[in-house]
Amino acid sequence: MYDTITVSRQLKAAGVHPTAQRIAIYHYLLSQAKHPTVEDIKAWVDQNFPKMSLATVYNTLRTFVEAKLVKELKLPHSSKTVYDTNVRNHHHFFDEDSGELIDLDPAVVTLDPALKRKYLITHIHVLLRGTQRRKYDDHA
Amino acid sequence: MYDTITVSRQLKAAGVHPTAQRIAIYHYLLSQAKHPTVEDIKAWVDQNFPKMSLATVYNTLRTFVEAKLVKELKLPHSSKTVYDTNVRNHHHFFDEDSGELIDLDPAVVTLDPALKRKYLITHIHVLLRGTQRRKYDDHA
DNA sequence: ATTTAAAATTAGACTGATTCTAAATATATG
DNA sequence: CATATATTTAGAATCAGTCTAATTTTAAAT
Repeated sequence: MYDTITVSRQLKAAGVHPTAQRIAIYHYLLSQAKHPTVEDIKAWVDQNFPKMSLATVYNTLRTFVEAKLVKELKLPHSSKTVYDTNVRNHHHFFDEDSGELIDLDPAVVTLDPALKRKYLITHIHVLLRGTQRRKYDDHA
Repeated sequence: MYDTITVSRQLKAAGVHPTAQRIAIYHYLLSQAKHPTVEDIKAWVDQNFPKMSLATVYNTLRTFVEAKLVKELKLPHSSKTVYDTNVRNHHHFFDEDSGELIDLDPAVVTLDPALKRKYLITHIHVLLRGTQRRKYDDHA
């Protein structure tokens, strides 16, 4: 689904020179990673790329963020920044059991219209935390 | 309004031994500070307390958080943790002009009821960012 | 193809916020 | 008062992330 040529083309389309390092990282982000930290990315890279500096991982992610290929998420559930290939507007749910981060549609949150009269809102950050319900859970 | 005796009593009521350092910091938090960082607190302390270690500021804040006297806020608008004496449930608006953080009533945010069927939500973090409208601003 | 310029990568030093350590001091209890 | 316990302290250590300056790669122009 994501061969090198395709990934390379997507990088070019975003104005990012497709170097071997960038192709590798973007390929990983698109195909395997779900909200990885730099640590996660570096660990994958160390297993799947001849040799890459940690600085390159950081540089590459910054480049991707600037090119709007990924979103950088600094969420209060962790001290580590995570990256998201879902660049559309959305929110997150942090599953306290699994540690997993789940994307939520922005429509699940509604703001009081009175707020818009008082504030000009440019960003809405929402993180919900909790656990996922199993079937037949009581949800009073 | 917040004399030493009162502050001291409040600390005791929360199960926190009222040492001079703790009284000073809690007094500052209650009376002058609005969403201060550790840096802000240390700066005030350096002006208003004979001598206090930075470690004590951190220790004291941890103690207060554990005693639920203050909330610790790690918001994505800054790399610095801020502290809030408003321990009720609430959200925040970050004013990008002034850098000010404004408390919002939790009622300004409504979650889709379908979410509650899928998730058991224990925490709701909301940070809005933008600017404050002046009177007569168009708010289409 | 070769030179030259620009961009990307690199290792390792550095920073800033926070935590840890272990000693010193203060407080509470028997 | 003696002694245990809690608190404070200075400074070292940690951790995520950034910066620096040198090297390597890539692109552009002869």
